[in-house]
Amino acid sequence: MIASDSKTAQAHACHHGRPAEGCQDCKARLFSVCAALTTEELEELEALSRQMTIGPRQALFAQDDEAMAVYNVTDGAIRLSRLLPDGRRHVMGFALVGDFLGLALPDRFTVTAEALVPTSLCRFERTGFKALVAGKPHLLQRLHERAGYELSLAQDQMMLLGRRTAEEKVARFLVGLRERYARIGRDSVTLELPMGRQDIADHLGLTIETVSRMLTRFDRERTILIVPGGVRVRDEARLESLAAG
Amino acid sequence: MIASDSKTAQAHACHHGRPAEGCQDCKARLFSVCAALTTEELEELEALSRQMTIGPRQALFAQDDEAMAVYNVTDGAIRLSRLLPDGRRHVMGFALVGDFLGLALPDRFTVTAEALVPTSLCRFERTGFKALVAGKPHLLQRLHERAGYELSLAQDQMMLLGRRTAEEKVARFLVGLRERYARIGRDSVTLELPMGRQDIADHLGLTIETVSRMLTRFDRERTILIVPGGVRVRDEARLESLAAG
DNA sequence: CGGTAGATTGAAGATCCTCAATCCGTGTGG
DNA sequence: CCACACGGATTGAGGATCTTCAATCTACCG
Repeated sequence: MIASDSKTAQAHACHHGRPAEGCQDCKARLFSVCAALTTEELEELEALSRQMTIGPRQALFAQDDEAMAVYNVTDGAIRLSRLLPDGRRHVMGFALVGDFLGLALPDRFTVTAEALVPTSLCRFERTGFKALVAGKPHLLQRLHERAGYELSLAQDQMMLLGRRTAEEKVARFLVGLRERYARIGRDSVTLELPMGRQDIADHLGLTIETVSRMLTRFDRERTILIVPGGVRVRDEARLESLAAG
Repeated sequence: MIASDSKTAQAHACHHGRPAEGCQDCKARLFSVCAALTTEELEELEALSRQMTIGPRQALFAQDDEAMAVYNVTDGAIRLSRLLPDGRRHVMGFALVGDFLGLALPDRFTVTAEALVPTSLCRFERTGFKALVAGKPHLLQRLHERAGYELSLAQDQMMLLGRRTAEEKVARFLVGLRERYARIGRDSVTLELPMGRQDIADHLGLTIETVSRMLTRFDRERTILIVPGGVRVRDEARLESLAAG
């Protein structure tokens, strides 16, 4: 399923040196953990960072890889997935602008991260980042808070996977994406879906056919409109009631 | 489903003052975040702690409650659950000796915590604990690491919920419990099940009937033996192969 | 001994999955 | 420019798994 060119991306796509515009103008500035930093601290962080870009289907890192760096997504979309020994896959989530990868500063990554579209990231070499954090308790505090939020999101997802019907799952997925897009200032009416149906299925614990059927059902009932590359929300209230709580 | 006496437990069960034996002899000492502390730090922490005990079906705190304290389980078992607006429940997990509740130091709890059996805890008033942590970066670091581990466990659980069959779910639940019991030095052959079948079902995204059927199947196939209050593992290898990866 | 809560068992049914065919959009080559 | 191939998405039919509903069993406790 994973394309042959999806080896872990090396720094070849990386512009060594500061990004042209720096953190101040970063698209992710306001949504990421960076938002908690003072201008001064931001400069320290910036000194550590390297901009990089990877193409669709390229892997940023793989499950069980030694974590050499942590990342902040500044543009694009990343799929976070896990593989079961027997080949079954589960998509843990999708990282968008402002999302931090390797938040928990683990020794090894617990998921595989692959770009769905051309994606820009801010890369922090792990040891340097850890050193910086060690000297800035309130940055660590911020990371920890964020981890707590992630944990709560993970709980939402468990609830979704364990106790919801296919219809609710797909509706909730769309509502959730709509909310995220709204927060990062993207069009939240015509939702771009950078991931494929199989990715959505693997995220929701469904099959591709069921996802497809639910989407066509929503489309037929005029709740959404399926458009190339995404969906347009036609009846937000109805979609939210389908998502049920 | 929740008993009427399951209001949030107040400090009435709490022995105000230091525990008789102190942290040094604490049953959870070696398994909890406390393991990372020096004797000196442990004393500081101890000064902040209050021992308390709650009975079965008593709630320690409820979802969306303001988090006034964090807890370390020193004995017993706690059920962590979430309720959907329509009444569906999901059990996020079970806390045993050494497990920390409120790890992420959230403002409000994201789950409801209820004792399954008489349970002892070490209670830390939240503001005091936060202040202590703020002055001890490596304790915060330790908490953060632990949060990362929790996140990884949550991912395991998502995989379980989304991509596994009923048989695998129940088998994996037993294997996981066995491993946890082994780590905290409890009998890992005859597994005590302090939670009811409904709790297990709500944890695995199944119905009580399916859980019951799987257990009886394992029993008939001589993989386990159902005993009052728990199960005895008869064929560990087989159970692990049923849990599949 | 009867009452209750939890657990088990059975039968019937719904949801979702599997398998297979078809469709659609895009890119390629004749 | 059209034919074709390809990958992804959709649709349909049939089937498996798990749920639902209901009855029964068991253990515990007054």
